[in-house]
Amino acid sequence: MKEDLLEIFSSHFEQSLIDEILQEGRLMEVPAGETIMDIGQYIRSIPLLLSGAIKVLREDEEGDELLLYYLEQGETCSVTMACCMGQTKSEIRAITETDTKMVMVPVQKMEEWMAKYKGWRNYVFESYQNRLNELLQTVDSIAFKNLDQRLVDYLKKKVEVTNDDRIRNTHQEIAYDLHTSRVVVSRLLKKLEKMKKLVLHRNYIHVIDL
Amino acid sequence: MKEDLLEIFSSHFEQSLIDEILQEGRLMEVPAGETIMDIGQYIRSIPLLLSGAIKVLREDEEGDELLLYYLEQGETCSVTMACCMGQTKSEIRAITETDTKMVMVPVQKMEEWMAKYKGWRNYVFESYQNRLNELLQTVDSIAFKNLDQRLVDYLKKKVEVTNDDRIRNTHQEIAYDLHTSRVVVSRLLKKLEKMKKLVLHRNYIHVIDL
DNA sequence: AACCTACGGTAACAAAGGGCACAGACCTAA
DNA sequence: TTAGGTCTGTGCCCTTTGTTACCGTAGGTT
Repeated sequence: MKEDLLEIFSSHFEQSLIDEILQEGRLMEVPAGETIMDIGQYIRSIPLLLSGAIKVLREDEEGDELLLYYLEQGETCSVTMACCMGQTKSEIRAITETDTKMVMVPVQKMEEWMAKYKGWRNYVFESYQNRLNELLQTVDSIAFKNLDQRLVDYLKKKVEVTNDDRIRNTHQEIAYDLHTSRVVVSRLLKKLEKMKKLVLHRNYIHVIDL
Repeated sequence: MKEDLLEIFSSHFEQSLIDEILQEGRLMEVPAGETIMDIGQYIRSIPLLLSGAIKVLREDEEGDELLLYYLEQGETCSVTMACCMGQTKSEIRAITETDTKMVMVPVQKMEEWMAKYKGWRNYVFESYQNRLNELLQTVDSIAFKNLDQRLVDYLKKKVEVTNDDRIRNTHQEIAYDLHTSRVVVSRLLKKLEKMKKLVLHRNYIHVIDL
């Protein structure tokens, strides 16, 4: 944990801040596919991602889902922070996309550090900024693009995040993330296969060149 | 300006902070319909909204628009802040929806106050939080709702923001905000009129009960 | 009055995407 | 090996939304 923290954050955080994180933070290692945060849940600590990737998604009353964005190394979830600070319930669900290592920091500490450390303040701001921009991208994507493009973007991002050109998902799972139906995903994937951009297999997709 | 500031912010801001705002801020009064911030523009100061409403929208490369949310009294634009802090170009366009009074605060001051005033820090955080939540609402709306519902929501919000049950917009303007076509808006509005939820006129819509 | 333009109504058609149904392939466990 | 479940492919049809085209009308201008 110490090495990870140092490697990722030492350029942004004061040494004493890193010491505090080491002291106050709780290391968590979570395998892929676990829900680490759910809608309606109260949150008492926020995660700093040391390795792996977390997928953040939104769900409406009927249970329809939509992938919002991924969190990667060195990032944290601003929506979660917003919930913490506002003492409100989580608005989102977070699921580990890969095996993940993170430090959980209690909310009180994070408020304390806001006043105390410039590095922390900047980090928190940058996070908000990044999240806002990611959300804007998401809005663009669903507002301005058609499903073909969204699917391609999705697959690209997935390859990048998992660092694996074999996407180990069923069509149904992809459909959930994009908020569409399995049939539609199968159809579009077949089209992409015909265009030689990927090869379809049972339970995984081999991405060639998107 | 002083009275407005006191009335809106005195419960959240330290007195000395209000004094600084009075000293450093520049009062702006803008009539409805003006673009006060555009995509690609660099931003050197951020607005604190004293009265009126500002509509914030997104545009893609082809010029397609989409309304993101409104800013109202006491609010500020976090996306703008994000741009300021990150020294990047604006990602959004902001247009006054009604006649508007605001105080423009230079970016350097706002950074300075972050360290100095707890009230300011909290305010900035709450703003980010509110903006994130508004954006999530927007995502919900375009991802999970059909146009009928989105149009109704849009009209409701418009009535609320302008405080006027006569919506003075052409169908084309509404179409831009919702990122659809004029014909479609006319169709749906006619449907709502048949359901006695509103009455259509040339250049304005009289909302009865949505 | 004659004209022009902006706005709104409507029909007809097109395209995107979703839903249903069913078949075949694969996988596992009994 | 057989049975049952899961995953994918595909045809058909429906709904929603977008597009094109055309018309009537209100309002302003000359």
